[in-house]
Parts: sequence; structure tokens; C-alpha cells
Amino acid sequence: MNSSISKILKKLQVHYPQTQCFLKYQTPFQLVCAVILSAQCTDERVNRTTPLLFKNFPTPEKMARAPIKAIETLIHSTGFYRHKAKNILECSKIIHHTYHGQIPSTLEELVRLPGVGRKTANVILGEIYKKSEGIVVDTHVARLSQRLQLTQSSTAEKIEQDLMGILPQSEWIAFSHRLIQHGRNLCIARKPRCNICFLQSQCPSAFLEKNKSN
DNA sequence: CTCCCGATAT
DNA sequence: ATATCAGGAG
Repeated sequence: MNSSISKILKKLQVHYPQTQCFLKYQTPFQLVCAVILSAQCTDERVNRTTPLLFKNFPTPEKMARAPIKAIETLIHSTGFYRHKAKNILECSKIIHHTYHGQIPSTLEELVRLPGVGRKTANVILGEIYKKSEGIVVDTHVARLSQRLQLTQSSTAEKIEQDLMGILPQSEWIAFSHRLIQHGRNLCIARKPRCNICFLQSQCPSAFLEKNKSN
């Protein structure tokens, strides 16, 4: 691990000490539903949606018996609601019937669930089982990794491989959480606030921003 | 690659 | 008006 990367890790650790999931949930099953809903949607909106969803259908068994229209209505505001409702329903059936209500504990099993890709599976593994088989690469992690030039790749899968090669496995879970917080707070997609960013001296993109003539 | 899809900031 | 939000499937 080179010195720039260890500085980045250290600063992120100091500025974002807590690495908790922002999604609200009571049970592992509810986390699975919340993470599926969080695709292309802010966690804040998911958290405004899930309380009523989980009040109506709190367990995999009850969600598996829910009318799809009811799920669609309850999650409508998170977007992609037809896909997400179908995925949550199918997931609930599989979790109830095949896994007897337990959430699978390997990446391989998780990505077989409908609506669960590597990003979602890595969130679930890290959050429920504290396991890192991979690294959560969402839109924030992808964007910040590129800006910090930790990768030259453009697809989530390649970026994940690059990061796995660079970072010690013990840092994988916390790294994603911290990068996501930083992406929300400062290194915003549309208008990064490089002038007040504590990673300025480690960030090639901040240097470029600074030398723009505008 | 396209499609799914509502809410919000700019 | 348009880009973007803790993406995944066909």
C-alpha cells in the first residue's frame, strides 16, 4: 500500500469515525428489502418508505404472501417500483421457502436472489455478517475512486477488483461506508467542493479543479 | 447496450 | 430541462 493511499485511509478514518449503514431496519430480512429499494434512490427516501412497508409485511413469510400491488403502492416513491416490488416478493419467497427465513451468508448465494447484484450482496454481507468477500462499489465509490485515481476502470466490477488489489481486506467495509459519506457531503457528483476538501493534497481531481480559470 | 422510474438539486 | 440518487436484469 503506497503512502498516498494510507494517508487517504487515515484521513477518512478521522473524519468519518462511524461506519454504520444509513438504512433503518429491525431485522436482516428488512435490511435486504431496504438495500433492494436503495437502487438509484437516496437512503433518506428509503427510510421514509420502509416503516409502513415493514409494518404491513414484517417477515419474509408475510412479505411472500403480500399482494404485489400492495407492495408496489407502498414502495412507489422509491422509483423502479414494479421491478423492486417483484424482486422483493420473489426474494421473500426464496428466503422463506429455501432458506427458512434466514438470509444467505455468502456472496454466491446472495447474488442469486432476484434484484441482488454484487453491490447489494456486499452491503448485506458486511452489515449482517461483518464479512468482506468484496467491496461495495456504488455510484459514490465508483466516482470518488476515479477522482482519487485509485482506478482507471469505469465499470463497477473492474473498480471493485482494482480496490481489492490496493486496500487491505480489513479496511474494505469501512472504506466504502466512508467514501459514500464523503460523496454525499463534499465530493458531490455535480459540484465537488474541492476547496474545502481534506483530501485535496491526495486528489488529482482537486488539483485540476483548482487550476480551472473560472 | 437499454430499460426500469420517482423525487430532487441545479 | 437535465443530471443524479448507496443498481440490476434482459
